[in-house]
Amino acid sequence: MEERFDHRNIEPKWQKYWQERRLYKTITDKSAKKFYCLEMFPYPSGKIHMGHVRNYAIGDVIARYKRMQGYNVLHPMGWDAFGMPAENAAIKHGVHPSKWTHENISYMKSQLNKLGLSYDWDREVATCTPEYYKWNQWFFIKMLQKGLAYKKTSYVNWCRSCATVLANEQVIEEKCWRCDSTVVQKELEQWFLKITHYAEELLSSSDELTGWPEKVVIMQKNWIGKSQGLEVDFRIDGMAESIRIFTTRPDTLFGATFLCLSPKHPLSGRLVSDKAELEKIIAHYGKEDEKAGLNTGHFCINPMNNEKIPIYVANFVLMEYGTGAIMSVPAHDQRDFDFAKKYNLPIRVAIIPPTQPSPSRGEGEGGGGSALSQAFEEDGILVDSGSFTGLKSSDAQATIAEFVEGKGLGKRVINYKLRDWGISRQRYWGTPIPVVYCDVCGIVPVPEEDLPVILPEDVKFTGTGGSPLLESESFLHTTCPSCGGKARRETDTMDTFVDSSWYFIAYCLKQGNGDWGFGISEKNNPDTSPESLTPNPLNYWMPVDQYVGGVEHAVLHLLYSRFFTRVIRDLGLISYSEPFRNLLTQGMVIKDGAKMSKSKGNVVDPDYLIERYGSDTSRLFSLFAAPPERDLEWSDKGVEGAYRFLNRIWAIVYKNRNALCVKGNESKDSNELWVMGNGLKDENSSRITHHASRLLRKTHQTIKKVTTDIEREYHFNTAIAALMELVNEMNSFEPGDSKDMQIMKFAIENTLLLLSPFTPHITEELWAHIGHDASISEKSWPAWDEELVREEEIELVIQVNGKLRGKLMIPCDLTEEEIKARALGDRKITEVIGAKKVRKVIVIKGRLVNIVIGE
RNA sequence: GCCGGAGUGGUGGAAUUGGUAGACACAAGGGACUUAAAAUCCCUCGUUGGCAACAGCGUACCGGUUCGAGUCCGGUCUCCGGCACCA
Repeated sequence: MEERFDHRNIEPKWQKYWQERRLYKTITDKSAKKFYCLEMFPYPSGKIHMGHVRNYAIGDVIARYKRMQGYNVLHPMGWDAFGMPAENAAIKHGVHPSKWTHENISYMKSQLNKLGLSYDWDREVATCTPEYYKWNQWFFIKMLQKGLAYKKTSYVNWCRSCATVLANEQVIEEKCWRCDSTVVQKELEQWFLKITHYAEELLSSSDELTGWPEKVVIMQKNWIGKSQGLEVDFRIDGMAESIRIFTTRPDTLFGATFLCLSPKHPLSGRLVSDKAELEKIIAHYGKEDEKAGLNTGHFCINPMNNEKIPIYVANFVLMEYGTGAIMSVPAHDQRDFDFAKKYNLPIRVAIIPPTQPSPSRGEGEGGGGSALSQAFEEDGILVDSGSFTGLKSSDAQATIAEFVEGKGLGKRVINYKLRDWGISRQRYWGTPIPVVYCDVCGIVPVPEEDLPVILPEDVKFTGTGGSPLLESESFLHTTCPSCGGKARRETDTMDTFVDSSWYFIAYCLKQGNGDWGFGISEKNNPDTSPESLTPNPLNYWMPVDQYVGGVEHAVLHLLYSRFFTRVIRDLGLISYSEPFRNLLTQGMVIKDGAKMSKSKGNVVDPDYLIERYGSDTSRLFSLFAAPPERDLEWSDKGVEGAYRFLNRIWAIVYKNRNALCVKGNESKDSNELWVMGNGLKDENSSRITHHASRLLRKTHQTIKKVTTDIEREYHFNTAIAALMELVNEMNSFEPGDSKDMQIMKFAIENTLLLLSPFTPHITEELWAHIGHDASISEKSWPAWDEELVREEEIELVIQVNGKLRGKLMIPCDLTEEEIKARALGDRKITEVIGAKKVRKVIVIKGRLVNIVIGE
């Protein structure tokens, strides 16, 4: 055995050992209890960063821990391999996106292996391979058949710099989520996936996501944005048509003093004669600058009071939400209030606070709103509202809605903020959308048996805009699957979020080289043979038991995945609805108070770290320095501390190597050690020394602490702290006789077992040095003995009037009366009490005594 | 503005059900070993007063409940994250 710990030798050695023995290969075995541990797969950008190290270290500890507990663990890894950086690299450096991507994958895979992550690489998927994206296309066709995929012309978010469309979720403060350039509106024909079909289900079942952080669930709920309201028709004065508006405040209907149309509302074009003015409003559509409006000169009739009110076009009214038209109640909506002030429109109060006395008739008549400095948006009592005057807001909402419905003037509706998912991208490096355009037959889906539609490799990357697929003659021209005539392929590709919406399912199906074992193809019913020895892998492995990743995907990827899982369920392929049972969102890795980034120059290179300190140290530090869900402040000094800790363990084993590695000197099981430990209770017994019994107890306490800390939402930092305490205890223990050494060995073995999920290499090495043949990762997780966890003596804290006044060592089996007597008998305490009267004594067994005294 | 979350030593962080605030680590200071340094080991380490035993103060701030509050309740401030004209 080497005297010094040398990670450079040890880590590659054990990585090779695991690989050669295929220790982490997983098979679908119905008799075993399963655990699916998944970390978000990376985009192969070139190199991994510290965020990956942290993410994958967390996942790996969980996977290794569950494996030791006897679970059949699925722990796969793959590549989110389509995307724009590959294409940008092609434009900039002339490398084909495919080559660039595969080279990055190969390098990053070697990095992940250097971290000692226990993946089953036989299940590796890369989304840019035809074997993978074939199924993107298959899902698309299925959705097309079910009416869940459709094409429509609409205004879309367009990024000039990326020359492509962005989904709403990819626009952050009017900027592109990737390149940060300003997003403009452009009218285009686009493919959409009908996620709104599942809006209600995604919302209502989000309450069942009890294993998710609450904030993620709330973010999704807000994103779906359900609201109940009323649609009401306002007849246009002098025309046959009416305008349908949507409101969540029917109680304020009598306060409407004008009506606003979205500039994109079909009627806007007809009611406005000055098209140039309308264009000006459209230019400010949806922008967060000042409100801009345009008087159409037309009027409509408020059906509640038959009042004539003007119709405006307003830039802030969204066509995508509700009906694209609103009634404006400036007295009770701040936006309408601002608009009314700007354009000098009347303000009429229809609701007053319950505490305010009713205005006299005279005041009410005039509208009473001119005195307002801002809108009163809360609920209250209705005034000037015809027969509804005097009602409370909450009652009036229902009553007025019934009235409107009864008169046939409108209906109650539920609206969602969630929009359908636009998936068309005018880009090359993505999944081709499998449809063709035929002059005779129109839009024709590519037949399932012709999938995949292969992305052609012979294209040029000029970067001058437009999809390279438009230039590929061989790809573009095809025949119509329906009539056999000439046809043209769709040249748009899919949003890469489609790829990641079901990759967790792909892992379950893939079992090795090219073999997908794809039970979900065509007519294959998933549960035809429930007793079969090879169960449907989807129903066995799914859902994911633990998903680990960054919170930045709270509404994007995580919502799309929930949507896709439901689509796949409704295709009859699986029987559950939620893909991820438990979700852990890990915090960012920050340095000098900021997220690591090249521009800030505060990045830590994982390659350097692994070379210098090794992967065990890197993993240990990133797990020790903060609990997983919190941001992790990087500290070079802290890494050295973790390294020192591993060296200390090494030194302990080295120091005791001769005594420890003697074969046949296997450590006693806990029963036998319990007997030894018990012997100590008898004061005359010298079976084991006081020191040894303390170490034995500490070992059992540590097994318990580490286990419960991991179970308690993966509090690795405190679990590691407990192991450090145990190592400190071992350090101060000098084994004398063979009994001492047995206990020392027991402590060391358990330390290594408990530490092995965190730092798998050094624990394998030391495990071998103390005389074991098999891999430590195949051992069972240790168990503790509750008898041996318990202390014989405890430190009793004595408080007087809640203030700490003394401490006393007492046997832990004293009765309450005895404890009380000892506390009151303590010399220091009697001094403090003095002549004062003891009013009350509170005894908390095993913890403290509080003596309440008074005059 | 709305919805979340968080404020604890010089620093990262502990304190699991209301019961010893500061585990564990980093940094700092002192010491041992060494010709010297590195490494390692030992000691000190919230703050104020005191040689000391000890005492006072202390978990963003103010108040409340309680024998007892970092933890529960009410209010205030600050920071972070998400959403943001969704009618």
